[in-house]
Amino acid sequence: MKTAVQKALEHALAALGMEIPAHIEIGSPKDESMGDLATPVAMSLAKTLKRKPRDIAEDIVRRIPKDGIFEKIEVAGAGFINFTFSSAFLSSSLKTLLKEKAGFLRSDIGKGRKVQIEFVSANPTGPLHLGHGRGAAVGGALSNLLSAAGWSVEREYYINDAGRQARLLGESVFARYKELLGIEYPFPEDGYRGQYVVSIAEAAKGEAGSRYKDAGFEEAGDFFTDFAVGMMLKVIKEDLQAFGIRFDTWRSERGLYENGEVAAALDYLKAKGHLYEEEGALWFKATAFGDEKDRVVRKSNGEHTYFASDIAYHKKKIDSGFDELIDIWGADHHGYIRRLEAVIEALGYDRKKLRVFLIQMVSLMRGGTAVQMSKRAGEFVTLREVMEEVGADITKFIFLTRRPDSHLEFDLEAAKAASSENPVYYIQYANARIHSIFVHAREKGMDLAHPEDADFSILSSPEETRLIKKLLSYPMAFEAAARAHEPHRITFYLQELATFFHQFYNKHRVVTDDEGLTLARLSLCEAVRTVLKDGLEILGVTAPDRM
RNA sequence: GCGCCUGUAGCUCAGUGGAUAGAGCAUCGGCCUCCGGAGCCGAGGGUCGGAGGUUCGAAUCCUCUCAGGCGCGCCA
Repeated sequence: MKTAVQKALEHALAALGMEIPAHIEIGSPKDESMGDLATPVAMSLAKTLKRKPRDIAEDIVRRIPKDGIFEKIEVAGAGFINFTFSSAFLSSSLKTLLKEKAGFLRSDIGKGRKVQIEFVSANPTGPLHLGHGRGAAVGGALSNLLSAAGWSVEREYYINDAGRQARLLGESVFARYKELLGIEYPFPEDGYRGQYVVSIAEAAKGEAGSRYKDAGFEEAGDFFTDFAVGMMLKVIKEDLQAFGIRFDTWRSERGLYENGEVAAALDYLKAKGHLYEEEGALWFKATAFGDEKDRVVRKSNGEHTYFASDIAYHKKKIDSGFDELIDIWGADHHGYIRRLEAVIEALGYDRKKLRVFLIQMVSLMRGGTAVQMSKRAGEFVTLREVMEEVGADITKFIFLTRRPDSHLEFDLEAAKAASSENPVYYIQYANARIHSIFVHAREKGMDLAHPEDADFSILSSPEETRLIKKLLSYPMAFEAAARAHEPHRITFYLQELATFFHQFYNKHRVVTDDEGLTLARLSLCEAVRTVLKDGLEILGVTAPDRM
């Protein structure tokens, strides 16, 4: 649709001898009675041409070729040009949609560019909580969206299995293990206190028996840390699978140390003169690249900071040939962006290669009151619990109907209680309804072998025309969402499409004695189903035939 | 104190610098002889936090300001 208008405008502008702007604004008019698509291009040209916008618009309209695509082209308001498509154009476009499916719906704007999207990456020191779920839903949908739009996408989970936090989990488990054996052992001060730590300890006891009964943590640390991290990782993977999110690669932080990549990256920076030693620690000159202060990469006790492995990690990503890197982080990490950009520049790369998307906090409510969570006491509501209580589809959809950078209030009661009027059901219901229409049609002996052969010109009611136009605008919505890297736009499109479908359904019977009309309407339903499924698939939400 | 995010209908939230700012929920009133009523139709509800500015045009961009959240460690 948009392409047709774009071409017409370019043709007219060229005929007028005007320069064609790099970007021609094309959008929906204020009111659908005004037309299907509109452009304010005459208004933006008015200034440079020093002419009245309406006059320019009239000139443009006069030069648009009359080839049957448009039923009406009008100049309106201060100088808008409104286009209304002809029914012949709508019919033939709908046929193309039905015949080509994804080929019509999606466009290759990514052009095979390699992008890596790193998301969730929660420390394997506890189960995933709801905030991780938001990151998972957004990261998963963004991956699907870019992949559908022609990017070559790799989904990566970075495992922080090195460093103090992993050891701390190991020691927490060790303490619980001793407790199970009836031995006094001081629980680490900042240790992990959740019930899951006890479960891991029980499993560790099952494996090691009383082998570490008399051992200290120096001796038993490796076993307990490895065991605990391994088990946590398994739980995290199961949770993500249940949530319907998959990853292509799982990158271990510890692996970066073992392969010498951290040392190599630091040596590289040192050779470039971006590191210096002070008070026994090794510092990165972040201030030379726009950060507020210099950052420690190796502490005076010889341990590396998390930042050190992150340097190696991002160097590795860029070196493996990605055109674009996307990191999806919790908003509480925003202070970290500057130093990472600084180091990317220090390594000699373009800092624009990295885009960090921040996912804002999720506050969990139950019936209007905040659910208290204390990480310290190990009390927090996990993603698994929420999934079991309200379901994976609803949970994902709630995350995907908001911009990721807005704070989110997740009310468990509202998510459940409103379930029958939940937007995700509204969309899924449209799909299920279409399924049962087809079941009914088949019982009546009608089947739809070639939907693209139907005669759509007989579908001329306002409800049908609106529905067809909405279907044909999917590529526009899809492309805009992909360009902006904003999967949540798809959810709003799908809600509107479902609305138009329900309106159509309530007004018109699909299966009737009129065979031609039945075939045309069945074909229209088939097109709606195709688009609904495509959109839901991108969101990672299921499209059941029955609910 | 400095930095990032947010502020739009009673509530939860949409809104590529464009025409009279939208949706769902909630409230009120209608619609099932017939393909799924998890649906449809209608009504009410707004100083887009506030003040300036930029321009043909601002919820959107800039400055200031108020409010909430988060972050400013040789933590991750």
